[in-house]
Amino acid sequence: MERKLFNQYQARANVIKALAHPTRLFIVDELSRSERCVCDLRDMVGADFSTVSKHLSILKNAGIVDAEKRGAQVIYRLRIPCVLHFFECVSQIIESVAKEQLQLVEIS
Amino acid sequence: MERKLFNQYQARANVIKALAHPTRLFIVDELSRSERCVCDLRDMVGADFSTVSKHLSILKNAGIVDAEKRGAQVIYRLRIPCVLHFFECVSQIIESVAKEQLQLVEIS
DNA sequence: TGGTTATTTGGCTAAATTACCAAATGGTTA
DNA sequence: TAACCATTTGGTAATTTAGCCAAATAACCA
Repeated sequence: MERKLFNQYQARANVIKALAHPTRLFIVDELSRSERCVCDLRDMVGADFSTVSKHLSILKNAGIVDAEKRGAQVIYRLRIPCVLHFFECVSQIIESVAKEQLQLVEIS
Repeated sequence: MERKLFNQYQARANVIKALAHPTRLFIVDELSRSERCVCDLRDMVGADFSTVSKHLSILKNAGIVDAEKRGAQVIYRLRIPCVLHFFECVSQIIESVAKEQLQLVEIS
């Protein structure tokens, strides 16, 4: 792999890595419904404030979400909605694996 | 987050995690062009055989690629092509971040 | 059978990730 | 200004991941 080419894959991997965590996927899913303050997300996720805040900053650094300060609160929103297509494909993969394993069980 | 819900996000995260590495993204991209033996991929990636093999098994376990033994070689192929839509969205995010940073520079 | 090639697996270490707590920051309100 | 929210940041321990080497496996050929 050439260096330049590698950097492109590295950049992509960084974005994808930001999505590669169940809590962050939940947050993205939730933000696709409506914008939210950290406190709301913290309640929904049920983890420490600092933990949720760090997850959000990972998503923000990757360019997936945006933050806006409103009074004492910070409101997060999805920046680019195409991320959701992602999930369709991922679900497709998960289902197809499940189907295949079912067939293997039937055969045996 | 409820437990059941969480598991769904966990399952998704596992698939996405499998894609969250530059070498594995390269491999997926390459396999989208044509199926390949491990040896070809090893040459292209330029890493140890064992390293490439492990990356491939991660992709296989996630249900992203399939392997077929042909003689002494093992041929890998993309299992579900929708993964490629992924990249479009990821590129879109990367570009939009770059654009935004450019604007910030112009303003300052 | 013995040798060679292709691939996987196990073991190891270094680096990255995660989650919590505690402390710092910033805005609001009494 | 002091007390109080909401949020971020720094530090730390536990866990996971990545990549290499060496060894094991599997298929092929002489």
